Amino acid sequence: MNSTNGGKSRQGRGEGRPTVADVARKAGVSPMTVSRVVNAEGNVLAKTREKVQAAIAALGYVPNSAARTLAAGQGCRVVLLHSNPSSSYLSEFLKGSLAEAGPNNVQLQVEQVDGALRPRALVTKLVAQRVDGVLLPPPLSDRTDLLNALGKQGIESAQIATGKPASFAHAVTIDDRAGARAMTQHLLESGHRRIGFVIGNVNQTASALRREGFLEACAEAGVKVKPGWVVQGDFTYRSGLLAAEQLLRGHERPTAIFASNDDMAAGAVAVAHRAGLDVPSDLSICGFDDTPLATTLWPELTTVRQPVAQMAGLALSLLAEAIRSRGRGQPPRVVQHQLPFELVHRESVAAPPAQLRKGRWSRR
Amino acid sequence: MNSTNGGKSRQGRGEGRPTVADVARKAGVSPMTVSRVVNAEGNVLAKTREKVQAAIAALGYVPNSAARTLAAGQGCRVVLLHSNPSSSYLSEFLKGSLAEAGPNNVQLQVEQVDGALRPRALVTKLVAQRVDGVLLPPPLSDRTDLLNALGKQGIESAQIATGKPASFAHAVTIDDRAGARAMTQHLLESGHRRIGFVIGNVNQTASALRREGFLEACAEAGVKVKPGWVVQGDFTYRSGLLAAEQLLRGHERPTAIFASNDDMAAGAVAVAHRAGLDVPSDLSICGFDDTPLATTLWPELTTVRQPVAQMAGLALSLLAEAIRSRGRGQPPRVVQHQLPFELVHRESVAAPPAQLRKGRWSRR
DNA sequence: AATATTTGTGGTAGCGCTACCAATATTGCG
DNA sequence: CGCAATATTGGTAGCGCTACCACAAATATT
Repeated sequence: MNSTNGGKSRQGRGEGRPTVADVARKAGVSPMTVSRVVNAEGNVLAKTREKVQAAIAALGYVPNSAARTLAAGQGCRVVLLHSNPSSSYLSEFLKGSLAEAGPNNVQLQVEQVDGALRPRALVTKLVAQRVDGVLLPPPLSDRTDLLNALGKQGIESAQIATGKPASFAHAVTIDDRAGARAMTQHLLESGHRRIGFVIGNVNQTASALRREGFLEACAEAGVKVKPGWVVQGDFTYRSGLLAAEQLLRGHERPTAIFASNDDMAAGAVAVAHRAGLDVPSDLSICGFDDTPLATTLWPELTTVRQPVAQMAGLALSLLAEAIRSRGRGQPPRVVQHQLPFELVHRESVAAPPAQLRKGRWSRR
Repeated sequence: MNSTNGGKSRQGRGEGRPTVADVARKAGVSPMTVSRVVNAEGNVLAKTREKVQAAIAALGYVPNSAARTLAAGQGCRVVLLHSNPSSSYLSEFLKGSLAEAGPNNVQLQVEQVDGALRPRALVTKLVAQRVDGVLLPPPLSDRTDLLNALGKQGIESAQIATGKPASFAHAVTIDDRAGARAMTQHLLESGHRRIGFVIGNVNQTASALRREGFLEACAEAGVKVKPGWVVQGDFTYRSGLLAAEQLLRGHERPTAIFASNDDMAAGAVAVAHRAGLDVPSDLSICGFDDTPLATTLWPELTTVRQPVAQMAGLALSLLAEAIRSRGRGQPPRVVQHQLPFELVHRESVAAPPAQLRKGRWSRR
């Protein structure tokens, strides 16, 4: 009668997976020691650790996360608030945060904010649900009213991909300005001198940064940007369509279009094709974000890769840590992190058309 | 000294959220009764229930899911296995399953299968991780080898959107054949008599069903389908591009193209525009699935809506229930569910061009 | 009327794990 | 060499909740 569960086994539950007690018995140590090994705490003799690890492997022990969360009293609830970002962005974001949710003992909840956002009402609801933290992907990451309301109610928040982090919120970003600059330099190096730029949504702070990066790179290279070559979009496919039409209508047509995101770049590609222009031999087009759309399209888009999943995961663990440290009564510590972007060279950018290039090159 | 936690409050955790005990005291009942009310079990007097609910509301009580899972011994682990379905599909799918994960006490884990799928190795890994169930969105839902391996190891699985459910697996589908038929009828009613069809990936069983639905509807209406009007695609944008080019190349051009999914329909739209054809006045195009792409595009796609999130949620709860009932030693019960699709009328379908229509109509 | 059955409720004992402290083994220091 | 400091381990007591059983009250059955 020395069975694990006191000979009862309660009500089945599979065939009773092994518990710390089983591992402890097999390894000849106490349950506490097993716990210490599992949690990689210090102060365990190497030999002991090995014994325990062997027992874990032999039994196929997997910690019960519910019990762990309960005992450690460190469970926390965070909600991912989103207002309809592009679906590809969302799926990456979800993957990234889910991957971190388990290990960090956070219970992740996804909530879509439809229509008009009413920060007060929303925050009241979150408080009632005893939410500890909120993950804010763009465009919500730029809603200072929401952020403020959250802060006032003592809910931790993390802004993702904002251009202007709030002082009291955690933030994970990339350097949008540098990204746009790098892409612009690539275009410049490919020989383009007439580059059209499609600005993103005015309400998203990252848009301004991307535009600045573009303008800076042009200025540094001594390349003039005609006023008509910078047009306003709003991050949607259709706005990219409209913007590209406007860009191609002028008599001094750009040889390249740099759209502030992939959706708009896709719109530009459609316009180019409709106008009988080949991409990239007649017109180079590039985007930003590297969403799956970039590789769906034909030709595949040269773009700036934003590590969305990684950003989401990082934001979640930042949040989890902050919530826990607050629980321990420690002073709040805001972490703002910037991750590296990556220029992804694909098929939509090439040198400008020959006759134009010749014109340029002959000047040398 | 009559504090909740025996005056200790352990280590902070916010400011100690209320527990069943608190609610019980406030309502003047036992903790058990509170539990019964929270879990909506029967056998509680209406008056008692109200008292308890009032106490819950007053205290802002929220059950601790970790404790609940632990005590009920009904936690289960399911992994969502995906091999790169379209990202919009995945995000919907994730949303749907996440929404059900909480209430069903399932710990959801997302895993991407890259490259070649090795069912044996994969299943071995899942067994080692003590995974109870697997959620299989397309195209994995059609991998019978995987399904069989899973079944042999006693892991429950749920196939989503497959055309041919395995006898031992749970399945959530829509009626692909009926969906395709309904869409085709809509095209027919709009006056089209020459309809091109783009088949989906040959490895996905739903593809065949959609094609059958299309052919049936045409046959019923006595409309002939020329061999050249049915072309093979593989559910990708590029294949839609190619298929549409082929369809429009022939001398007897279809007046409408029905693609087996939205991505391919998007490719067809691109080709139409490149060919100077207006959609829908020169050419009607429709898709299937109603992914976000359908509304990103211009014109917005008329398509067949598949309730992806709902399907995913249902599949997850089916899985959870099966896992639990198996834990209780009950005989396995396989549930296969079919959800309704919906025809979504948007902007990409109209009557065929006038001159053709006239030709048709004059024959009467 | 006496017994069986059904309801509604409360008490108790854990679920599997970890925080905390006590108990050792080991080392360093004067 | 004795005592303090340190490293390593074990024991105990819950975390918040629910399964299970026991009981009381209400209803049904013979």
